[in-house]
Amino acid sequence: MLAPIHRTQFSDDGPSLRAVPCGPGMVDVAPLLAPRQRTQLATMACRLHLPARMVLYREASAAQWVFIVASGVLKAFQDLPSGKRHITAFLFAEDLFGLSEGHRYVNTLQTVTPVNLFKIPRAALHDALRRDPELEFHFLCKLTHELRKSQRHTVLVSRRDAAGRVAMFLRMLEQHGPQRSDATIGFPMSRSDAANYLALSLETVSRACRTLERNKIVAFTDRYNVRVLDRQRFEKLAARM
Amino acid sequence: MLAPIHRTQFSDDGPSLRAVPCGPGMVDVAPLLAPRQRTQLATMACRLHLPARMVLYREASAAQWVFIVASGVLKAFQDLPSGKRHITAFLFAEDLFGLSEGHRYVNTLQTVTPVNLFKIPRAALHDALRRDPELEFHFLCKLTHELRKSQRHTVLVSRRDAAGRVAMFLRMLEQHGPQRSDATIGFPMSRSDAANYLALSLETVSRACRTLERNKIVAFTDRYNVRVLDRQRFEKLAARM
DNA sequence: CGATGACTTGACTTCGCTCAAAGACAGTGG
DNA sequence: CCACTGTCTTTGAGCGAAGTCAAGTCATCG
Repeated sequence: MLAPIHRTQFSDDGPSLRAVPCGPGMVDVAPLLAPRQRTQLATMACRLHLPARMVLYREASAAQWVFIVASGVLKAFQDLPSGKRHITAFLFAEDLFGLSEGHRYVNTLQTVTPVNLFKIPRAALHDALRRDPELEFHFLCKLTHELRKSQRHTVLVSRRDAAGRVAMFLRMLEQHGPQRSDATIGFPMSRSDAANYLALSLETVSRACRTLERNKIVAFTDRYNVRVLDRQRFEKLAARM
Repeated sequence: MLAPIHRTQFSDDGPSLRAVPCGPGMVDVAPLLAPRQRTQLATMACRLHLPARMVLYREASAAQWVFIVASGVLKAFQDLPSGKRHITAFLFAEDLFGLSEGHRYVNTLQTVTPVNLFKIPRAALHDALRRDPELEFHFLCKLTHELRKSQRHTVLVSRRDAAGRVAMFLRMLEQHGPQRSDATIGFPMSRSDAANYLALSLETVSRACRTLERNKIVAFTDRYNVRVLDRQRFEKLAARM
């Protein structure tokens, strides 16, 4: 049962990037790359399968590769001097990561679930981009998309109400995670990870989840799966307040 | 006295972009574009001088142009349903803005001080990027840089202590604003604008400024200029906590 | 079956928000 | 030149929500 699902997520056609395309009236995310660009990237890429909880690279280490997610979930984080851990982003299928600053990674990267990745040598990618401006433009679109996501993250963290932050987070998971047939939302990370992303204590995340349940807005079937019960109130709460 | 300063900021050589270059060991920001690329952009660009407090464009309006700041300060913001105003970013010399999603702007843009801008038609820029992958790569670097800045903004807003947020903000102004001969930091925006960027109430921003003064970490010469008195404690407070 | 790690729940503290009022400053017109 | 006015800023008092500390529960795995 797992195998076919696995195959559809880990496409054999090579890496893919997902973002809002840069055309007029485009609103929804879509795969950006043309088949031949995916094939081209595939020739440079090395495939990687990693188990959960594995550190891919650490902050400030030499940045030799750029990665594209085929399937699974990862987290990018920094440990701050105070001991707090700030999670910059969760990464899902068709996301890009490993962009460096001065050829050093800026975050530590760790898998949350088992993942399939494409690993592309930085230098080879640079050459390919220099030769193919259309491909480079797709990367430009992807980066713009990431910038928007980061800005939404800032808005999320700016909210004062914990329940609202969690609702926004659940909606994010709903959009970025794989579609489910049973209309549940996958919540693959720990409460602690969620807390570090939401800039809340894990106790507050836990309380907020219980509050959403008590108000009949969502129901947790188990720790890792949620179902939206009251879509209207859910969207209202998750709307940028 | 103003004229020569004005000239150095509003270079006649055409638009310039400032970011951490994408080379090994590069740490500091620097101008990215080669002279001929600046000249090329200049041929497409239209120069704009605007007074303070002017709205350049509104969220969701048709995105016809991309802009590069020559001098001055602007703010990019969104008004949220709750009535709160979220300032996404302040823009300084050599910054890029106006990147659209589906050919619609995602923020409202307003000048804070008088500004000089380069206005570039979106379509013309797109063509130029398609013809010049090196130029496009500079835009890629700039976008990566903007992504890092946005992520630092998220870290800033995640802090719980108001004084620390304000200290981080002052350090940001010190780095992005023009160098001063007298070692003061320019604070060109209102307390209210700062509050909307920092996700604090303007009262709390005011109190935090007073706290920093009371602790002899900084001194406000007037509302729009600060001097760092105790660099060590300032940096410690501004360090990502 | 016991141990470990993750999550939940409760009591108390802290810090920023809200409401309210007073103070500083620039521009205007007499 | 100065009083007037509106805007921005500072300061104070009280409240509420999230953090912290501390038990207690649950699930998984050896």
